[in-house]
Amino acid sequence: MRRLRPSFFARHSAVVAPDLLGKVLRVADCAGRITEVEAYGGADDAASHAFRGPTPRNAVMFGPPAQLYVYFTYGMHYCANVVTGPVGDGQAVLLRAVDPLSGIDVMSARRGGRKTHLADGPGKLCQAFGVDLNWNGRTTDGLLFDDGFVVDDVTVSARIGISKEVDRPWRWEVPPSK
DNA sequence: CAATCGATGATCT
DNA sequence: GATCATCGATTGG
Repeated sequence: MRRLRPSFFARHSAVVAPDLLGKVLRVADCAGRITEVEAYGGADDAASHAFRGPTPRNAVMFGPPAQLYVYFTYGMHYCANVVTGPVGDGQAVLLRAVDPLSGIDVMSARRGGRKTHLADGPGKLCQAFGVDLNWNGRTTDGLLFDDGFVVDDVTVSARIGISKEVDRPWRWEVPPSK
């Protein structure tokens, strides 16, 4: 149950992302083991929100690492990222999926009573953990931990749902528990 | 199982 | 006015 320190996030997003697999996201009573992440770069990554420079929405990406970058998309979903790399770069890691560990009843209630597929997608993850725009810019200190889960069978592939840089292999996942 | 498609609104051009 | 770092229902194999 070791808290991830800010220095963990000071590295490049493509290094931090795979290192987050198996780590634990804990928000109040809810916790889950991270199973899928994607890395996003700054000015060198056309698929990143940071590609065209700072705007009101993506401002947090250009701030210090280890902060949450939460945005609203498709008119109905939130997505949660952790800012990484040097200040001003705009790098972040998108938290795409976790395996629920505790607080499952709360997650289920937030997810409309579903008992499966509670957090196996970036929008579902935010809904299950109650993450919305109020979380944008908050620190991740006290939210991310190393609980000693062994990471095995990591799969690397292209990022999902984007139309640029579609071949960049910046998505990492481990099998869900099932 | 995979492919398709509508919902729904902020954001940026 | 177009574009989304998505989800869930539906359709078809």
